[in-house]
Amino acid sequence: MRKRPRQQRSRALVDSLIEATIRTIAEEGLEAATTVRIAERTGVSVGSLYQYFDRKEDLYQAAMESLVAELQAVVDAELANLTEVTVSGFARQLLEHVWLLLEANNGRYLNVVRYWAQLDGLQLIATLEQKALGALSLYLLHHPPQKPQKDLPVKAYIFVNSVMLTLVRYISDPPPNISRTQLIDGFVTLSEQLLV
Amino acid sequence: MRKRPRQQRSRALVDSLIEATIRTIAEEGLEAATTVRIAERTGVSVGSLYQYFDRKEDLYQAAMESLVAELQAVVDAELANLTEVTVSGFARQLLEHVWLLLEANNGRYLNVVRYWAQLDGLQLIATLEQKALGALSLYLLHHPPQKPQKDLPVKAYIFVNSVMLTLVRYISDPPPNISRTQLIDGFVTLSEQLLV
Amino acid sequence: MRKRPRQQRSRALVDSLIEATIRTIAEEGLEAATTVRIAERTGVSVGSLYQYFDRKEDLYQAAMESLVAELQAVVDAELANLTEVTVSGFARQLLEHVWLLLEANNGRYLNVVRYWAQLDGLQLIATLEQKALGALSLYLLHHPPQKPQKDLPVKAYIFVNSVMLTLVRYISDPPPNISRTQLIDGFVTLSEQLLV
Amino acid sequence: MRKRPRQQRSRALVDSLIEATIRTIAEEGLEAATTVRIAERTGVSVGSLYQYFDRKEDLYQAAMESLVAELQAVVDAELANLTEVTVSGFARQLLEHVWLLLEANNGRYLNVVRYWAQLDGLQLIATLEQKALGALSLYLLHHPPQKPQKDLPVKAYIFVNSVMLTLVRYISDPPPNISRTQLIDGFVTLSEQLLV
DNA sequence: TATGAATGAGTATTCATTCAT
DNA sequence: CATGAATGAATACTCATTCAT
Repeated sequence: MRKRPRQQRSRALVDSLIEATIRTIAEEGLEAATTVRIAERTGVSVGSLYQYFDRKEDLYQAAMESLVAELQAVVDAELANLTEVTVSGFARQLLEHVWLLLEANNGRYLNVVRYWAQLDGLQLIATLEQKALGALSLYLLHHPPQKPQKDLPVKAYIFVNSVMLTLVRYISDPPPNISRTQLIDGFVTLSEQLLV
Repeated sequence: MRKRPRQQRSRALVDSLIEATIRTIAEEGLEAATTVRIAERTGVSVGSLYQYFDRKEDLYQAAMESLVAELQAVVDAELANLTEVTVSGFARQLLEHVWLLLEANNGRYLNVVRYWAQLDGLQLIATLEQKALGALSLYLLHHPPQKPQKDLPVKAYIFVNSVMLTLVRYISDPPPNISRTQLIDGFVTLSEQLLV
Repeated sequence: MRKRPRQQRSRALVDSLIEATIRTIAEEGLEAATTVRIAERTGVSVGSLYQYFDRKEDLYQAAMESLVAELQAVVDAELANLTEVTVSGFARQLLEHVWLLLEANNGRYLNVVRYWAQLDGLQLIATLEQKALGALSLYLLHHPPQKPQKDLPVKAYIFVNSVMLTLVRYISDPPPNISRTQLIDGFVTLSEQLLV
Repeated sequence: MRKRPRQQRSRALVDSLIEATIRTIAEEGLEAATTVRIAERTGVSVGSLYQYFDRKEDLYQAAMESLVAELQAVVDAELANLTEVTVSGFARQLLEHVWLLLEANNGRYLNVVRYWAQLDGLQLIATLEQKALGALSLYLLHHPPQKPQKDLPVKAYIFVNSVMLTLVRYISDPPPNISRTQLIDGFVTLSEQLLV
C-alpha cells in the first residue's frame, strides 16, 4: 500500500475500494475485477485507486485481509456468547453460523474464498485455525473430556480445514444426493468423535 | 479437441502438449501458462497447438482430465492389492500413497490442483469421491462394522473432501508445529471413528 | 496458375477447386473461403490445391473467370434463339433471364458478384458489356430504328451497367415499396426510350 | 461507440480516427485497414482507438456514415441553389457535382464506396435514393411534366442506382472508348426521357 | 503426386499503469 | 489531489503456405 491514510476521506476511500474489490470478485468473478472496473464501482477514477495502491495485487491483498478481519470478527462474536454445553451443540452452532456467513450477501465471502489460491489467501484459513484452536482449548477447559486430549493442534487443524474447505466446496457445487442438513450432521458427528 | 489423433505422431504431440501444460502451471503458475509458452515448452509452434485444441480452455481441461486419470489409476492400483484388514491400515496406506502422488515430480499434481477453482476441476474431486465411495462400500462388505452404517455417501463425501483438500493445503503451506506423521495419524483416527 | 493441366484428372480437379471456391463464397461468404475450407469441400488436401494454384488470389481469379464464362454462355444462348421483334419484348426477355440467372442456385452468382471489388471482377461486367453491345448492334441491324442511332457504345455501356448493377443491388437488398415487376417494367421503359 | 465524446479533444480524435480509416481504405485497401495501422496513421496508439470504438467494425461503420453525411451535404447544397429550369440542366448539374465529389481527394470517396458490400454500405445508397426522390418530387412540382408521372419511386430508384453505381464503375475503370462527356450526356438524355 | 501436420507472422482486443491537465 | 485519456506490451487465435513422408 502506497500510503497510510490518516485522514477521514482517505481512509473511507480505501475502504470503499476494498469493498468494491470484494463485491466485484464476488459478483463478476476475478477476471472482471479490473482496476478500471473497481474504480468505477467505487465511484472514483483509476488514478485515485493508484493513489492508494501501487499495484492491483496490493488491492487484492487488502481485500483478502479485510475479509479475514470480518470473518474473524463474526467468529469472535459467535464464541463470545457461547452457551452450549455439549460438544455437538457447540459444533452445530458454529457450523450453522459459518455456513450463514459464507452464504451471506450473495456469496460475498464464498466467491472470494474460491480464489484463495490466486489471492494468496492461505493466511485466511491460518487465522481461523488459530481462532478455532483457541476456542477448542477454551471449551475443553470448561468441559473437560473423559480422557485427556493430546494432539489438540492437529485435531484443530484437521477439523477447521476439513470443515472450511469442504463447506466452500459444497456450497460452490452441491451434490444432489447430499442435503445441507446431512452435511452438518456429518460434521457434528465428526466433532463428537474427534473430541471424545 | 479439434482432431481425434489416431496416429502415433499426433497422439504423442497431444500428450506432450498436455504434459507441457501441467508442467507450466506447476512450475510457472497459471498466468504463465499462455498458449505460446506451452507450445514453446512442447517444442512446437502455436499453430500446432491449435491443430489439436480449439481453445486454451480445452487444453486446460485436458490437463485436468489427464491428472484425474492418473490419480484414479493410482487409487485403483491401491485398492486392487488391498490386503489390509483393519480400517486404520487401509486408511493409512491410502493416505500415504495419495500424499506421495501429490508430492511427486516437484508437486506437479499439487500445483494444478491448487487452481481447480479456475480450471473447473471440481470433477476431479467428484471422480475421486465416487472412487472412494466404491472403495468404502467394498471394504465394509468384506469387513462388516459392528453396527450397521447409514449415510455412507455423506461420510464418504466428508472424508474424501476433508482429506484431499486439507492435504493439498498442508503440502502447499505446511504449518511448523504439525508434522506429516501427525497429520496422517490424525486422519487415520478420523477414518476409524467415522466407520465404527 | 501454376500449371496448364492437360490430363483429364488434373483438369477435373482444377474445375472442382474452382467450383468449390464459388460455392463457398456464395454459401459461406468470402471470409470463410479459406484454402483449407475450399480444399476440404473439394475433397482433396490443401497441398493438392497448391499444386495448381500458387496463391489463393489466383484461385479467386480463376473462379471469377469461370463465372464470367458461365454468364456469357447463358447470355449467348439467350441471344441465339431470340425471336422477339419489339425492343420492349427483347429487353424484357433479356431481363427476365438475367434475373433468373443471378438468383439461380441459391444466389451462386449473386454472392460472388457482390464481392467484385475484392475479387478484381471488373472484367466480368466488361465482358458482358461487349456481349450486350454486340447483341444491340445485331438487333438494330435487323430492326432499324426510326432515326439513325449514334453513341451506341455509350448507350450500351450505360444500359448494361445500370441494369446489372442495379439488379444486383435490388436482389441483395430489395426495397419494400418496389416490386420485381415494377423494376423490370421500369427497365423495359428505359430500353425503349434509349433506343427510339 | 464506446464513449460519447463531448470534449473538444475527444471529438477531434474520433474524427481523426474516422478520417484515417477512410484514407487508409482509399489508399491502401480494406485489407490494410487494420486497427494498428489506422491508429498509427492517426498518430495514436491502438488503445486509444478502442477507447472510442468497441470493435473495428464500428469504426468502419462510422467511416461509412461520415461519408454518407458528406455526400448528402453536397447534394443538399446542390438542391438548395437550384436555379435550372430544364430537366437536362438540372440533371447535368447534379451529375457534374456528384462526379467531382467522387473524384475528390484522390478518389477518397470512390475507394470506400467500392467496398460497400463488405462495409454494409447499402444504407449509403439508400439515403441518396431518398434524397433524390425528394429532389425529383420537388422539381416536378415546380415544373409539371406534360403527362402525369406515375411510378416515381421506381424511376427514382432506377435512376439513382444506375447513375451512382455506373459512375463508380466508370471512375474506377474507365473504358477507353467512352469519354466523361459522353457518359454525362448519356445520363442527361436518360433523365429527359425518364421524365417526359 | 498427394497428403495434412507444422509453421509463424499477423490481427483484434484487453488492461495495468502513467501523467498531463 | 483527482481525473481519465493515452499507452503499448501482452494474449488468444487464424490462416496462407511449405515440406517431410
